[in-house]
Amino acid sequence: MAKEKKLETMEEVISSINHACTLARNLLDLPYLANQAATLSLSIGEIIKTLSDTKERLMILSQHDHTSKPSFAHEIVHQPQMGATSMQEWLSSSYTLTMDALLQAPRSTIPDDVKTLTETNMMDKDAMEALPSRSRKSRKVDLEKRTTMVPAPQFGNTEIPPEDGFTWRKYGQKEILGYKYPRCYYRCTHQKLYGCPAKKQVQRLDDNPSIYEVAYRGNHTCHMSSTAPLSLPPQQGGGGLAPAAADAGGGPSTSRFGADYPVVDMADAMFNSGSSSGNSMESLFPPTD
DNA sequence: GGGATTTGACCTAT
DNA sequence: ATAGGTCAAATCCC
Repeated sequence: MAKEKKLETMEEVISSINHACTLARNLLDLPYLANQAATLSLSIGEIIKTLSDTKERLMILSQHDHTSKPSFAHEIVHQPQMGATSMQEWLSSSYTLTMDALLQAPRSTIPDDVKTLTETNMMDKDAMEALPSRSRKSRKVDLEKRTTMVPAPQFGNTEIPPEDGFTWRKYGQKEILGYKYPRCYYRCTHQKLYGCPAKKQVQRLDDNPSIYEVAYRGNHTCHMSSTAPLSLPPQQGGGGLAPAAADAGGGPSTSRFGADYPVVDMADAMFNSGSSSGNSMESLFPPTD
């Protein structure tokens, strides 16, 4: 009896995962991701909720069956420093931070422990406009600076910040006074190709190495990652979008999708994949054709 | 061979 | 003078 009930519940779990996958796939059908912020937020919020509910069901299942082999939900519960709530919060925060980076917009929802560390610096526009042109371009006051706190990946290589949807090329690293860890400087990979002015600085916090302070400067004018198939028409106006998987922190890393922990890998792929060889969403949902 | 990373030197703001 | 940001040659890696 209990076994039949469990099978029934597992079917619901699988159904929920399928539902989340369908929702995620639907995101790819949006013609202009950058112009669909509200739709994206709703859809991904539902994806996260669905996966969270699924995870809770699995945890309940695992709690009711201590003698069975550990499920992946069981593994999640036993991730160091990663309880059920914090997992959900981490997924939410990762999504929020990533989408904010994608959409170049101020953040709205950040977990409290991270939010307290968060700040947004905007350069004084009058001062910017008054600046004379300099021979050496893109100095620190040229572009507005948007600072976000990004939690380090909980899976895979935790030495690099999670991907933010763009591809970056490191062009410098410097020891900064008062910081234990060096600051890394990145520019958009497509600066040469498209003249994309986007840059970012990544600073690991001394007191909390699991948090990265990521400062963005400039908007992306590139359209797509060269590593991703071109499927969108050229963006009208500035502030383009490159929704390809990115190597956010420097060195390449490999996707590691497996059958063992599908939800974890999905979350990992959506938020942390450092694969530089394509769209992480496509890794999750290969074209059906 | 080409692209990415490393790292010391250089430039500019304060 | 100093610190932060960028350049560019050297090196690494695929």
